[in-house]
Amino acid sequence: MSEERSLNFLEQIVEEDLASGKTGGRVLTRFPPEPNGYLHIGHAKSIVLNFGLAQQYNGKTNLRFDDTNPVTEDTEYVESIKEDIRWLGFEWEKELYASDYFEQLYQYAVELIKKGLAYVEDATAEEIAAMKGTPTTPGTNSPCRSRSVAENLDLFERMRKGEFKDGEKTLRAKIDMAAPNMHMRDPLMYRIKHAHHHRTGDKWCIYPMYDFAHGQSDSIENITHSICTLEFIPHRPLYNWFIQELAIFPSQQYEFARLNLNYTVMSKRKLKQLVEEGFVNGWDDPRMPTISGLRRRGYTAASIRNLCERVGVQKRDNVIEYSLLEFCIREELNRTANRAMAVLDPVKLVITNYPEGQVEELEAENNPEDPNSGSRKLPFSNTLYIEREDFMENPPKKYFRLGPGMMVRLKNAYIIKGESVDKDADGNITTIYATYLPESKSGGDHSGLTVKGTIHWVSAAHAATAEVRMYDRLFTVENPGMEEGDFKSFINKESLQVISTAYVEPGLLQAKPGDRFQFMRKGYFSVDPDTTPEKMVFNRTVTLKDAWAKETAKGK
RNA sequence: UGCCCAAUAGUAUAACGGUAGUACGACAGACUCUGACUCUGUUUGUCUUGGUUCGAAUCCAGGUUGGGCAACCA
Repeated sequence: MSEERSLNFLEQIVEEDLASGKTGGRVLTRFPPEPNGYLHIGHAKSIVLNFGLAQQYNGKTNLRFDDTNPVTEDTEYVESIKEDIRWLGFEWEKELYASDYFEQLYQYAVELIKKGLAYVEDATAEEIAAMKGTPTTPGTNSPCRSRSVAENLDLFERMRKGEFKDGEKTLRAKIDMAAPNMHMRDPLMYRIKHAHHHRTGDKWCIYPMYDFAHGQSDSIENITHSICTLEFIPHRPLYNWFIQELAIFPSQQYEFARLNLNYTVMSKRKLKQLVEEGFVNGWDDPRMPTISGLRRRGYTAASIRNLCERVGVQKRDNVIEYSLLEFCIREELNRTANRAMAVLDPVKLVITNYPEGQVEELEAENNPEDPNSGSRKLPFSNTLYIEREDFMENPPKKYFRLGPGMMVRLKNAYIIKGESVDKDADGNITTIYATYLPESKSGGDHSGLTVKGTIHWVSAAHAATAEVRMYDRLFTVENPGMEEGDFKSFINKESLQVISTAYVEPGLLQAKPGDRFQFMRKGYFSVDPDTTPEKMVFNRTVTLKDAWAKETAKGK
């Protein structure tokens, strides 16, 4: 291991803190999702960062659900989030909930009221907004700002007891209505919501706002480094203000730029729309940028971690190219996925000089990149399926496949020569006839011939059938979230193409959901959980790079 | 119009006052029983104007550009 890698800015901060003894030699981070949706690849970056940073410096990471808004949150999400984190390969120190601290937070609020730093507000949301001013004009003080401590204490207690309706009262911090930072203009600490909470049930009808819950939760847990995304930078002074006025453990907030990926959307709101309006088949649809979607698509946890490490950490906004994600999974699967032959768009090929009824078992390497992967036997006969695009009657220059009089190698088998074709009434080829060279058998070729092309095939009588789902990017534009108009109008209508009957080599029948293969010359595929004993279903994770496709595209 | 954050090849990231490097992508070639993989090569960059300094991507000041902030969301 040559450790010349330079430190990112968070690693530098941690190392400085460790060196100065600021955190007592301790590193404790936290990953704080709100359980109101499924995790996506943007969260993966945060997870890799928080857990990775702690691991690197002998620290720990808490999983804390930021469940301060009962109306949006649900246990379903809690479970999926835990599953996704574990799948990514991380284990948390403690599983905690902001709702665990509701009583403590309430006491903190009482403390601030007693210090004259918080007051109960009577105004409506609209009135509060109006008093808030604008970024360029100062706000105005609320009449409630001068309420006595005793009255505030009484009112706040009655808020808790449920004497008021939703929206009737709020608790605000008394800071500065003229502050240049809008977050410091007497921000809300508590609001009334007579709603059922997924963990505390109906015990509470007042709930703390993010700003009043997050920093204190960090502090209660003695979090040393509270790492969040850039949009929380303006919240930091408030984060620090509460901690300082409460005189509690000084957790420190640091911010990094979230991960963005092109050709997709990352906001929970938009992802939710895609699911709820039926543009995709659920949160784990293989086209979704969710962890569960990528998993189902066939991405490995290692490839996602790898992406997160490759993109680095900085404070500038960024958009990662999808091709980098694809590179990460191809790189891994090239090393680890066994090869298989699958014909996705089949056309029949008959070898006229191969004995009818004869079957040979041919040896095939499982993975040329992995010497330990072994080999398997493939049945070969005179009637095969090959890929329709691998035969052309009038091939262009540099077409290294089959055509009349053209020779090509059948992978792991023989060299064949195209002879003639049958066509249907519409002129479509129904059968290709070819002859083979018996002396060109793979492994013992003494034909003396070399051919430019090698194609894959399956024996018609032995092939298994499978459904293959071909996925492409979900959107047609690089940044659907930023385009004018509804982002859903940029959905790629061809992002899913189902091949109901593909022919695959018979051994694939043993594959189990989650197994991954390289279908030679076609891409990497994984077995979908929809697979049943009657019907196999494969998802295309990613294509192979295809220089020929590029070549033909240039000609057009 | 206030406050805050940022600015290095197409993208992402490094260089921490001393040779602008790496990866992905693109392009060209070699190899190939996968037009894959691998290998080789090419291409493209410090937002701008000043200042400090022997020396600035780096420090300072102004400008420009992009992003964020005015939810009883997180």
